[in-house]
This record gives sequence, structure tokens and C-alpha cells, in this order.
Amino acid sequence: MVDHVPARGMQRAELARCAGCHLETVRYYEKIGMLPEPPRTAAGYRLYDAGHLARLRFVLRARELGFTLEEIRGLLELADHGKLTCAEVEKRTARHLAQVRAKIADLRRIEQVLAVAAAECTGGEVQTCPILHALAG
Amino acid sequence: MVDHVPARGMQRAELARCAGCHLETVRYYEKIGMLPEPPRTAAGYRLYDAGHLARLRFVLRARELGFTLEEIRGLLELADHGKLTCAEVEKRTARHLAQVRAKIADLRRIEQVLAVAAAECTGGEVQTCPILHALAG
DNA sequence: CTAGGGTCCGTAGCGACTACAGGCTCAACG
DNA sequence: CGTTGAGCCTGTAGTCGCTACGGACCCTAG
Repeated sequence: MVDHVPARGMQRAELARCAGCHLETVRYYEKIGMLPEPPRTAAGYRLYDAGHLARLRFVLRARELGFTLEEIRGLLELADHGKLTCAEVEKRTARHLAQVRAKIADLRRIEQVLAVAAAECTGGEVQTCPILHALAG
Repeated sequence: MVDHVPARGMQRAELARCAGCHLETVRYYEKIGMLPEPPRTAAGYRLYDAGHLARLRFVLRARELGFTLEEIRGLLELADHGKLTCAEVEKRTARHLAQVRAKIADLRRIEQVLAVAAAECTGGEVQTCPILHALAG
């Protein structure tokens, strides 16, 4: 019985499936240096192990949390060079959190404008439509 | 004394300045059909009037409110074909508002994860860093 | 008459993928 | 053993909404 997440010998499709990402994303991350180049079979097929999977999962999770690939690259480089300190991670997280909060504030303003305009809409004439009025600024 | 927003004869830079967008955005919108092609001088310079300005402002405002250019194109087409009804505008706005709210919900989840992890961080060992723990999923 | 700005055009770049074309390899089935 | 179909390989182009750039005109002031 094969392990659910085999430690070595995964091909690209299996790695993607285990990590829950698109097949081509794996190759893309390799191309831009987010994943190391894996060893290959004689025929040139990539062979991934659990280390690759962990790294890919880290990248994907950080993406889910809204970090850019450049920010993630920074975190990975810290780790790769043994310079990873909790304080540094916290600093970068705080910066990112501020960006997330700014974005939320933006969207809430947008939501307000749209919701107010929609609520005012009485299905009347186009000329007096509050939504179009909001859109016209 | 020239009018602050001259009704005709604006060049591209002036239109962009009046609308508050980047110079090149004007040309881009024309290229993708969001703005009509304006008349030209003998030398080929574009000449915009108040109608162009109003349309450009509409597009920019809708962009600020998070509509995609395709969505805006749809609204403009309704208007251009005289099929613009308040009910239809309301329907599209409601759809967009739902997307905005979904995005806010996404970001709030992200904010929660990051804030909780950051609050738990005690500056301890990297191996136990709650932020990296959150990032590892 | 020349210098400087503004305008013209097409094209390339960003970020983060996704999709495709054309060719190889591999496992299974007849 | 041959064929078929799936999976893998590569490079390239497309997405969205701009922004930037290069090289050629044009227009005005000094």
C-alpha cells in the first residue's frame, strides 16, 4: 500500500494534487525560483519529495493569506540563509497586515457607496437613478 | 478667461488632468473601445469635448467602485443602445456588491489569521513561531 | 532657426498565473 | 510486439488594467 503522501518519487501532477494547486503552477514556481529544481528521471520527468511538497504548501498558504510572491521569496530567503528570526517574521507580517486592513477599508467604503445607492433605488426613471448618480461621481 | 473645463478642444493631457487619470489611460481606453475615437486636428492631435470627459469620468468612477472594465462596458452599451433601465442597473450593481462583500469576507479571514498569529508571537524560537506555524497551514 | 515641450504610434513590461501546441515517454491491452 | 491513450516535456501566448518607453512628428517661444 502506497503512502498517501509518498516521501519521494512524486511526479508533477501528484505534487500539485497533494498541494491543491494547478499543475502548471508548479512549473511556474520553479521557473521563477520559488521552488528548487527537482531531480529528474532518465526520461526527464521531475521527481518531487516531501521537502518540495512542504515548500510548495508554504508558498500556497502564504499566497492565500495575501502575501505577494516577492514577499514570500523574502521569507524563504531568510529561511534558506539561516537568518530567519521570529522578530523579522513578525515585522513583515505586521507590514502585510496593515496592507490587508487598508484594502478592507477601501472595500468597505465601496460597499457603503454601492449599498446606499442600491437602497435608494426605487426603480424609477433612469435620469434619477441613484446608482447611476453614484457612478457619475 | 478660459473655462476651467472647456467644452471642446481639449487635448489628451488636459482631458486626463480634468478626469484625474494617467495620460496613457486615455489612449488605452480608446484602444479597447471604452471611449469613442475623438476628432483630430489636421496634424492628428485628438480633440476632446465635455462629452468625452463625462464618459471618462464615469468609467473611472466605476473603476474606483471596483467594477471591471467588462462590467463597465456592459453598462455603457446599455446606455449607448438606449436600453438602460434602472432595474437592470440595480441588478448588475447587486451582483457586484455581492462580489465586493465576498472579497471583504476573504480579507477579514486573512486579517484574523494574521492578527491572531502576530498576537501570539512572543519573539521566541523560530521553531515555535506562531506566524510561521500559521503560514505552514 | 533652434530648442523645448507636447503629441503621435506601436510595443513591452508588470503580477500571478493559465492555456495551448507539438513532441516525447510510459503503461496497459490486444 | 504494436498500438493507443494518458501523462510529461518544452516554449510561448493570453489574461487584466494599466504604465513606460523609444523614435518620429508638430507647435510655440525666444
